[in-house]
Amino acid sequence: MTPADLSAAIVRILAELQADGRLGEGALPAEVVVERPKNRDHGDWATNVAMQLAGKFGMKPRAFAELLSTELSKVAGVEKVDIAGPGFINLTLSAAAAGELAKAIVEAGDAFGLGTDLAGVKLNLEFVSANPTGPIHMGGTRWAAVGDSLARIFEAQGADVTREYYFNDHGAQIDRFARSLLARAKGQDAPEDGYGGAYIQEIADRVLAETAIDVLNLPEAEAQEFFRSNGVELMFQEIRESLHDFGVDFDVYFHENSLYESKAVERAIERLRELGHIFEAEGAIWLRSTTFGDDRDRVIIKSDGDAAYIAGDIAYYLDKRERGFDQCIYMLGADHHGYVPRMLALCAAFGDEPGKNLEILIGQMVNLVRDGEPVRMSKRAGTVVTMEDLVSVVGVDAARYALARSSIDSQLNIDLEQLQKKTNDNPVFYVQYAFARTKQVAKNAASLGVDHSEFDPSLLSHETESELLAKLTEFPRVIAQAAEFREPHRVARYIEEVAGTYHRWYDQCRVTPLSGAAVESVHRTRLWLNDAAGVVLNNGLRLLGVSAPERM
RNA sequence: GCCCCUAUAGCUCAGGGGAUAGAGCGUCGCUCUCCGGAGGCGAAAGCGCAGGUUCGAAUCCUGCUAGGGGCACCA
Repeated sequence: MTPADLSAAIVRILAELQADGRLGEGALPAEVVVERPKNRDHGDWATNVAMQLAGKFGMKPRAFAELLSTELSKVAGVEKVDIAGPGFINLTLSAAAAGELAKAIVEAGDAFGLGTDLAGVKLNLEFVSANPTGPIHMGGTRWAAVGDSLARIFEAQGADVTREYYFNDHGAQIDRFARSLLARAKGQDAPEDGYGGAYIQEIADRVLAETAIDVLNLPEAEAQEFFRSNGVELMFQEIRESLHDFGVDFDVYFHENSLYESKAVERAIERLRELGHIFEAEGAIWLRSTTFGDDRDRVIIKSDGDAAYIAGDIAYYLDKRERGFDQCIYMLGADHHGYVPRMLALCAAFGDEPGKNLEILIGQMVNLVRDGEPVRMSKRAGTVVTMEDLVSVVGVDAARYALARSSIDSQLNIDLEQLQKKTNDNPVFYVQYAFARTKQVAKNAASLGVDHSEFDPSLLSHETESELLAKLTEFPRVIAQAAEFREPHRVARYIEEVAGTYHRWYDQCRVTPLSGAAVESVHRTRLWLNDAAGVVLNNGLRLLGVSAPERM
């Protein structure tokens, strides 16, 4: 008996009441809210349905609640029904009805928590997409952690997810990158508008070391092109390795340049021209994006004949749609939020539905601080902290967890000193420790002859057992909501609660008998609950891309 | 000037209309005679300001204040 079961039971009862005339005519909801009350005195579960619906049926909330509670008390597994306050209906389940879940979770194992909300949806999730002009910074690192988790959560809801990285290897910033490499290779300072940092020297050296050609004596343009193509490739490899070490592997690394080489840009513009959204003015080619809510029209092909950045976006979006993606989700940093209207406009210009076929998630900046001051610690990148810097200090698990446990709408301040000095303080260890404890308990149980041969859920009657069962029940809903709202941090916060609830239960209820005492049904039954908690912690950590070590 | 995000405990952050606003860390107490004390229990401590909507607002709306990020024929 779960809150979802109770919700369904209430919906069914309402329909029956209406059918036999005890409830007036009116639309009934498809589901009702059944929540864990904050105050345990209010029972195991509570619903506000009476307050929500009474008005629609011309009744007072408490009268509505009376009508409903009479029928609810007849439902198997429901031990007690109370009406409280303005019309809350508080439900108490029998221990047996609540406890069944422990076994169900263990038997479901890795599959516990999975849903079907996104079954059959072909979804493209683009994230990180850092320019290949340097190592991945903290912004990209946050996206790597959040994006990969979100992909896992979508998959847990049945979506067919493609993780995609848009590799901006075309345009002016690449030229600046190439000029910077060339300058450093010649022992000169980086150009005014170029890139600094020790990594430029490293890449330049590697380009020279990996070729037999006397690059530095080539004509300037040829030398720059040589550094461009080889430097970008080296940077690309390095980014891919950093991401892989971070536990993030993309299905598709899409090269912007390929859109130009394949003439996809021209085709996309032609398509928009046919749709009547292109015009020419001042020697440039424009997208009339104001038709679709943008605050100004956008230049696609500049008057000098070069493509503006949005040209690639247009072709890229069309390409994604032609590859069969129903939903294209872009994750961008706050510094790109000005892009949202034009991206949604180009989606609409193709006749698609903005917000559905194309959706943009904006994430706020992340800062590393020490004593309240921004940290600039990277030896390689000079002024910024890279993904590798962070991982080298706190490790992958702590880094991913710290970045994924907060809403992307919040700017994040991560205190490096704290994570550096005492990594035990990181919440990820609290969760991992709880999981390790479930494993240790199971191991001890096995050695003392406590096995899974018995399961009597009515024995799970301790207050902490009720709490733990209720918490574990929520997992499927947490995943569904994390997917719906695109908020992986919900999973992190949830497993922290599970860990706390588990610890409290552990403190009160022994799985193994005291020395000399006999193994009883209650021990065997509790082993199921212990293992159920382990399943949920493990599944939750997996959704975040964080390891679940059996011992720490 | 316009746009986006944020403002909750000493710190980092949850809380998406419900009952007494939570967690981790930090501070101060208590708790190892039995499954890992990296745990548990308790205490002190908080919704930026002003209106509005609602039976009910941290949550929705408006204004203000403060912080961050944006407003190119750059990418």
